Amino acid sequence: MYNFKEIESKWQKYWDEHKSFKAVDNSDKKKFYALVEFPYPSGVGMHLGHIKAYSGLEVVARKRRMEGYNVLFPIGYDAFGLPTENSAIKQNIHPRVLTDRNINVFAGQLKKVGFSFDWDRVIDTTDPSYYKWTQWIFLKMFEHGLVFRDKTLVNYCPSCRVVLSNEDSQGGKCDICHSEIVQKEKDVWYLRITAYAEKLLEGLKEVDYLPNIKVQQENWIGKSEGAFVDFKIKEIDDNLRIYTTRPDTLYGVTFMVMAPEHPLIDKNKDKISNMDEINKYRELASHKSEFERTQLVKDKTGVKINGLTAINPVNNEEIPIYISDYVMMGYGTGAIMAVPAHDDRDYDFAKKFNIPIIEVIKGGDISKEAYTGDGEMVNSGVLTGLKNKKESISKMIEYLTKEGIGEKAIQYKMQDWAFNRQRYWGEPIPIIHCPHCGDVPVPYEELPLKLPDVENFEVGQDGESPLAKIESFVNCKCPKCGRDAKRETDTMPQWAGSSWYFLRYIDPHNDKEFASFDKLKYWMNVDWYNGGMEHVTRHVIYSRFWYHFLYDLGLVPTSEPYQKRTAQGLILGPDGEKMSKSKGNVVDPNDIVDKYGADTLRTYILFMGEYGLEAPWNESSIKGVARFIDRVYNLKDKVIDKEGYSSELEGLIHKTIKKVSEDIESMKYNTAIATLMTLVNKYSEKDNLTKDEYLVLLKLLNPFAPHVTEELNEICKLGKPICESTWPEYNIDKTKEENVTIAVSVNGKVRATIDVNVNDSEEDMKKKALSEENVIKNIDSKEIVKIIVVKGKIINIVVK
RNA sequence: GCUUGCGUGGCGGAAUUGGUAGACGCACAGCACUCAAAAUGCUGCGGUUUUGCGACCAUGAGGGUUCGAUUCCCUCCGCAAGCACCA
Repeated sequence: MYNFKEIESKWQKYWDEHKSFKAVDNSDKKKFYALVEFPYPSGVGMHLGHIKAYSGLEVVARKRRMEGYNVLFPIGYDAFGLPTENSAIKQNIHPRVLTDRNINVFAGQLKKVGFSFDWDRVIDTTDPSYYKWTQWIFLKMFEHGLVFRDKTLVNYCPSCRVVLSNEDSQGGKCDICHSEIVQKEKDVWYLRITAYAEKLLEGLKEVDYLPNIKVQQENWIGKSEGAFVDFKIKEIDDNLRIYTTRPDTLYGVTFMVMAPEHPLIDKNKDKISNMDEINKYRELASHKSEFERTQLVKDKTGVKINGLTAINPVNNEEIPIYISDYVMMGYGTGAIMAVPAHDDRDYDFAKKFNIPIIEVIKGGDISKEAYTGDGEMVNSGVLTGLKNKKESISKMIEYLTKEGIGEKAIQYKMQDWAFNRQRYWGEPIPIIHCPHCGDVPVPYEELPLKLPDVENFEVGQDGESPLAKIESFVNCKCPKCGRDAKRETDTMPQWAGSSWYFLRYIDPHNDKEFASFDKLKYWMNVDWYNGGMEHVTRHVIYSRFWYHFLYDLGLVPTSEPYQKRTAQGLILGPDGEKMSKSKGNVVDPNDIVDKYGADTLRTYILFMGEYGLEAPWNESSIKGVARFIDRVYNLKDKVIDKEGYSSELEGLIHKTIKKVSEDIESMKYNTAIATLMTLVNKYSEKDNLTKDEYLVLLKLLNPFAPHVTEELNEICKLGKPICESTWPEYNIDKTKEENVTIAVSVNGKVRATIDVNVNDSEEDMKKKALSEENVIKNIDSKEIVKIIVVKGKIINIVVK
């Protein structure tokens, strides 16, 4: 095996010294901005997932440079957050010290793998010169009414003692420690991301994301169109407003349901005769675990509110009102009209509580189950006889609007972003609480509002932020009135710094703005962004939101940040399971680099399988790639002092250039490498190779295995370093073979193959096909109905 | 339950504007080199059957469209990811 250790460190040094991958501002060249998700510098160092995520775009970035682009391929560290803080507490060192230490480990590892990042643009979200601008954008949002405070039920992790956003508690589990989330009433800072729901949805139309990424974001935003309808309540002078997507079924309403926390209940408790029962149910509902709430879907629970009766606005029928936990306070108005005949959940509820079921759409059997399909409207006043759902809905909305009892409405599942965390290691929220002026923003010129240096950064037992204990930090003067005031002591969530980092790469040392508009204009959009599927409904949504906001302020030049977004599949352990410490199936990339070299590791990771799918690690398969690179290395002895391509290799070489070039663009790295293997197999059969034949192989392989290809290029004196050279070109005419072997089939079954020339006439080919012995045998005495000729592919003889 | 994928040899995986299924790699077997092993090189490698040519079967299951289906359509089964009582 060749000496990869020496070769790899030699070329890494060369690239470093020559700043080979420096992105140039204000260049005349076409730009290409390739972005990978910057790592969270955890204590355990990089894992194989990082290498796979970065290798994908690394190959594209290296190819683009050779194609003449000015490439920005940056890296940095997303370093604020709970894991570092928890680990710092455990090891009893300061998170700052730990973060610096971890960043060093990561930088060393990234360089050892030979990624072509621009190391002059490294950013660290925990650096005050960086988070100054995170705070600045936050204040801009505050200024524009996108930041608000509310005391509501929120997702709370009792183990981390911290409030979490919806995005951070998907599946009812804490994103950090995976323990069960509980609902707790808390005072929370929100970012009004819902104000951008429509823009985030619309923006998806103009970008090139993988289809599943788009779909997942659309589902997360969860737009639905329907109507608000106001139901009068008989006993009081008030309306119960509900949201429905099916106003066409209004005549089928037989009861109403409110969420247990609905404010109307407490407001009218003196009118309600069974408050005790209701309070008991509310108490019970609030203690239900996530498991119970999702598993017992069929078994509906609830309590009828005695003393309040709703009036159906379309027919003045009196309708009972219930509370039940299958209605959520956080969506719509927290109350629904129930149409058991045409909604599964309402049906289950009605059956359990013996409530009448009135059919208003024909087509099902409502004695057995709810009918949710289309059909003719019955028992429905003005709608009766209509057959088209859309028409019925719009006619009803028209009616509601005219009568002043309802209106068209749009709702989103996405909720506002709970933005404060009761922890130390995050950006301080730059707000001052003044007893006279309320919440006052820290003046822009006082940014960055630095994290105070503290001894003890553990969370208080009651869940208050560690910063609350630092009196010198907490006590301050109100910037507005100058009187005594107190600082907000919560910090921003982990996702804050990453919501705009791709903009900072463009102008990382600017101390006047987060980035200059001129530079943004040259570099934006990000042409290609690759990362994990797990960030699709978190980071990618959040950062699009921040970017849309900045666009509305005129501070960034385009409406969407990422032109293209792709995702890599997981690398599983050798046992086919997700890698995890507890399973003991974790493969450390360092060990692989030491054993086989970075070139082999990078190439193998991209050879494993389809890039977007998960694939298990296989220690013996990597040997195949090591062997391949070794064979490429040994070919150097066959190179003779001659130029051009030999005639027997020319076609194959042009085809290989075409295939590898196209496969890289569509992330089909595995077949690109397989094609190169085929070329190497052919080269191995030959006694000698021309310089050009060898060079084209080295260039095509270079994005995957940059070190060894540079070395071989130098050893064989083939020209300037490959990273400063150009990408090979192919001639389309030379990729087309003159003579091809095509199949001859009889009734679709292949019976023979014949060699034909592209210039042969159809008649000649038919004649040739019909003279094949095995073809004749299979036609036998049957009648030839027709003969289908597909040029260059197949001849099919149809017999009867 | 809903959404989105996926299902091909012993294994990872190729092949889709429908056109020779199994590229490339791993594992395995045989041969060469070697005192021997490793490394390397060469050959073979879906199943059944045949001395051989070949024949038949085979891309989760069953149907359909077609001269021809891994590819398109319908039904079903299984696996994975995400969402989850969203009215």
